[in-house]
Amino acid sequence: MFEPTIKDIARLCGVGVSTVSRAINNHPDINPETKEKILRTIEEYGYVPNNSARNLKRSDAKAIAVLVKGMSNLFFANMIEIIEGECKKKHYSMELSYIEADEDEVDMAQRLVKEKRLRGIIFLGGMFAHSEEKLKKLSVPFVFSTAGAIPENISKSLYSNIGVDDRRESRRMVDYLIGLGHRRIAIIVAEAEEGQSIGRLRLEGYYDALRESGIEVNPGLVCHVSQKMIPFSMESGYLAAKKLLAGGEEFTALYAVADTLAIGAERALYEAGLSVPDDVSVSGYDGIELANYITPSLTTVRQPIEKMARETARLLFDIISGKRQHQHIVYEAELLERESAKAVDLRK
Amino acid sequence: MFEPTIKDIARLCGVGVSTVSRAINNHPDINPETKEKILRTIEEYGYVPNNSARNLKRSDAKAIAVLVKGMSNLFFANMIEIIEGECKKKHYSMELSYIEADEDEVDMAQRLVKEKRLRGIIFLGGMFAHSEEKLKKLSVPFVFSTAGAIPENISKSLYSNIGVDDRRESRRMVDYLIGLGHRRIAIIVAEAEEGQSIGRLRLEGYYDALRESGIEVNPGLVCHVSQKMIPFSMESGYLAAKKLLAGGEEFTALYAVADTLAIGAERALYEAGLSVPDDVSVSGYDGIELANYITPSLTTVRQPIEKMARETARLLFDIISGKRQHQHIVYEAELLERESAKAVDLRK
DNA sequence: AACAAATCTGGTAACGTTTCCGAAAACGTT
DNA sequence: AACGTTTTCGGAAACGTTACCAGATTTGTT
Repeated sequence: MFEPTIKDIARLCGVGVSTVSRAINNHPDINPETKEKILRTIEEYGYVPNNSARNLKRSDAKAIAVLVKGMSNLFFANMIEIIEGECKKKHYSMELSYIEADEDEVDMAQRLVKEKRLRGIIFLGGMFAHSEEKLKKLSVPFVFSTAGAIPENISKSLYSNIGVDDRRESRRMVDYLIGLGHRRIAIIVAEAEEGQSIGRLRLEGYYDALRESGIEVNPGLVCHVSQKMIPFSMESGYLAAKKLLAGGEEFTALYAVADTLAIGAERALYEAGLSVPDDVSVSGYDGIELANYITPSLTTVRQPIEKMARETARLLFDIISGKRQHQHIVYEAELLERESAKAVDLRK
Repeated sequence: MFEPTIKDIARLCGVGVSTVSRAINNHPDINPETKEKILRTIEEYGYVPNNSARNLKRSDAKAIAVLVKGMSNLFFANMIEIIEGECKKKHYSMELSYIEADEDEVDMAQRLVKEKRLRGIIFLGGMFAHSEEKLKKLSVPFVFSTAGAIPENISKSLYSNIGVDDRRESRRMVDYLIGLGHRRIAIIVAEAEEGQSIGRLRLEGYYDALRESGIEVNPGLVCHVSQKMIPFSMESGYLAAKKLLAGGEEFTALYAVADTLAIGAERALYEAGLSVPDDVSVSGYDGIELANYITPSLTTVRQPIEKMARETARLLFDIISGKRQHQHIVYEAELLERESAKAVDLRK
């Protein structure tokens, strides 16, 4: 199928190609009348500039990549949609790629940048174990969001990071549970094999809270999701809770480091004949919309997901355009007290 | 930052650029030794071919677009991830775009195709009201998935469509409810303003079932989600159920045309002091993973989402490569009998 | 040994843009 | 009226790749 090119438009209008180019790109050096005529012709013939040619000539593309580590969940899906919206506003296109567990996200980013001449990268999900050397090789700015802690020995000026303080917020939740009188608090956690993954940080927060309150950690109450499972899925939470229950350790509260895990765990509790919150208080983390609709509604920590996503995109664009430098933004999360957790029943 | 080009590699290896090109593209006319040397050099210098230049020369890109109508929900998010995986296998890149309610998806597709020289389009979500004329203008193959009914006057050979028979499957669910003894069955439905949207089809299935069973439709039991709301959100379901409850019509079963709507509705029921399934049976549609984890687990109709997504991508690739023609595939859905619906209590 | 055929290679013209450079035309200024 | 300035424009060279063509080399056949 034939597609008109800039030359066709030039010929049709009786002008040179450079003039048409000026019309398209809003260059100042052009007579408004000529411009208008050209634009009309373009409209009429349905001409659309060839992106590849533009990118080739400009030697970079108006595009960024969003690299997602970990399976799709509602949390990421929401972020992606918001980021896509911001891209559209800036007339950028967005390359989306889900990174498998065994793939190296930085290598992947590198390849994409070279191949597509992208202008920036957004990493969603747990990124943490990369050398400074490697990060430096990425020749475009990149922004982490909802990532685990990045090693201290990597210079802060090399990257941006946007999220909440997972350790602190996690601790806040456990403090809340303790405040409710709970002492035997189980935790369901999904961690990466190494590094300060997001799950690991939340677990640290749990330890912090217990330590400060002088409660000894009972290893039988710390339940790790199997490495083979999808970390933050409902199924993982379900299976983990089953395992916990089978372990026989008693607990009055169960904290899962993600809402989806908590929902899965509640199912296991239900099947075991335990009632939430009467027999066990349950709390989650993330604050997905769903947490407010299930019954009992889920006590959780809400991350300001929309704000985070929007700022992630905006910051990246600002860095690309030189308006801002790399930043490390920590948002406050919000503890949502709902029905699934209540004060411990002293008669027990 | 300097990036090596094919010329650099050629110079480094002491060969011509066309030879390097042959090495990269697995052309047969090349000495295996030369090829190996070139590939080594490429590896060593981290050369990656410039995609824009390739696309420009080839006059099309190894890329498709996925256009999503309607806000992100888990259903689409899952599909997108699967489609992305298929693209990766074929070394295609995927352009993702969420279409706003007031945007024309076909126009958008057209622009993208011209601009990026894409080879195909996948439409996710409710597409239905387009003229044949307009669809013809899309010069690349396109596949609809989880779409509403496309008008009969559009030639079937112009597009592919993959999904389930929403009307039939919806009817199946209502038949099931009737079989359980329910006669006063309320429905929560979200429809587009016009055309045979997916919500509309499911509503028709509801009418079909009632008609066949000789149950008169009670308009007071048909509750439409407000046009201003996100069609298939939990909030919409919640609000719709509130409205229904306020209407005062009695019902023993409530069928929501999406699981998310059902979950929202259950919350409203709970707040009204009604218990599921003892006071009201509830059922949904879609079969998202979540439906199995909430309590009571949700009776629903499961669409074979993974199969649908995978086939959508594969079919598109096959059409692009000429291996297959446009097809219209209808999968069977599966009725999942779970806890949220039970036989009507005859004592009432 | 001579020739044909098969294999391999390098040069070069595109692909459709943008951008630089210089020219032409229109305008002010004296 | 002659000059400098500003505005507007067209030509042409890139950007990095692929594909064609023609040549060079090797292999096979008689």
